[in-house]
Amino acid sequence: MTGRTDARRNRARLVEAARELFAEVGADAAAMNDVARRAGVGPGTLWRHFPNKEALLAEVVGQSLDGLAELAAELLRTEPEGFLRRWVDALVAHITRNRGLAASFMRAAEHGEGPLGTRCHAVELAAAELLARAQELGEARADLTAAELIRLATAVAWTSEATEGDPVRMLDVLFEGIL
Amino acid sequence: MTGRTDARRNRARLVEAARELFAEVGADAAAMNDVARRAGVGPGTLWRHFPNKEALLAEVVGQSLDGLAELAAELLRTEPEGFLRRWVDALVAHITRNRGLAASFMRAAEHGEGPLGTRCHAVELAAAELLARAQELGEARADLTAAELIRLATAVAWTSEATEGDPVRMLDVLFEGIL
DNA sequence: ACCTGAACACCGTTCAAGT
DNA sequence: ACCTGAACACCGTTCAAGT
Repeated sequence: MTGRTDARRNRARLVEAARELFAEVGADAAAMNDVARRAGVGPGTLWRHFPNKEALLAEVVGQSLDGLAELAAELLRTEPEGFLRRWVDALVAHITRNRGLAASFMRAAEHGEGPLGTRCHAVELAAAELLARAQELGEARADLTAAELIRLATAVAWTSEATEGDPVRMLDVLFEGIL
Repeated sequence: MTGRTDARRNRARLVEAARELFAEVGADAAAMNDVARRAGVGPGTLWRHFPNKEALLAEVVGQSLDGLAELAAELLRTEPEGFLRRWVDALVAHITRNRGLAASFMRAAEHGEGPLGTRCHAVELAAAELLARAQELGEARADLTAAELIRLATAVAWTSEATEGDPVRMLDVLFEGIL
């Protein structure tokens, strides 16, 4: 948090450039050097700020990923039923928004490592709370795990990367099994 | 089918080398040049025989993919119930066997193009037959499509690429919804 | 006809040189 | 401290030269 203005400005520029490029061509297809060029810095600067692509991705999707945890708390308060489906819809929508995120998210959620890993952990905790409540109400099968729920939701999100179709139908089928 | 011995031998060597390398490091991580080197030929020879990686992949997984169609017919004859789940298990097992196949399979099954595409079409026809019979028996929800079934099965198979866990639980949850 | 392998373009990643 | 950008390794892909 030292090196004043230019470092901070470069970092912000990099995240912004990454967000744009990821949105345009997908997180997997985006070249790191292109991110740097778009941000107007050298490749070295990019690597200094973010040691790998996942770190950059984590920064780009970070806030909205945190938003999922907040959404869970809110749904528990306001939505007496159907909150689990609502939340999974939101999760899938979020993953789908960044093409190429599904694979990284799955890896991070599974191993829990890396900068995305810690964010995923928060998401999983939120899922666990929702799931527990849903199971109390009989709205979800009792043997389902939060990790499994996220795995399945991520898989469905991945589906629509190749499919171009909306994942609603997939989720319908999935939830008939979950409840 | 002209150019005699060496061409045929090279082709066979390439497929064999690809099968080995795909099994070792995954179809996505395997470098085309490495396949050529392992086969003892130049890169150009590889590209002459297979215009892209998908063509090579199609050749490697071809027979077992065709085997799925045969299995469907056999299950319809011998297995009075539970044949749909049996077949989907086999499909998932097959995709899981080659790490990196899931993504290619999904693309091919969706768009129907390329050398994998035609194989996938045969698989989908087999799935449609099984599904129709299962729906008659009330073992599958009536609004489910063969394409959707394959999409879901492929998604589950993809799950276990990152997870290292077996996909049985995922399929259990899925089928509770399907039936 | 078919094969070879050098060559090009591209991308991830590093690092010596600058300020 | 931080940035720059040349440089290296690697991989997909092509193609002129060979047989």
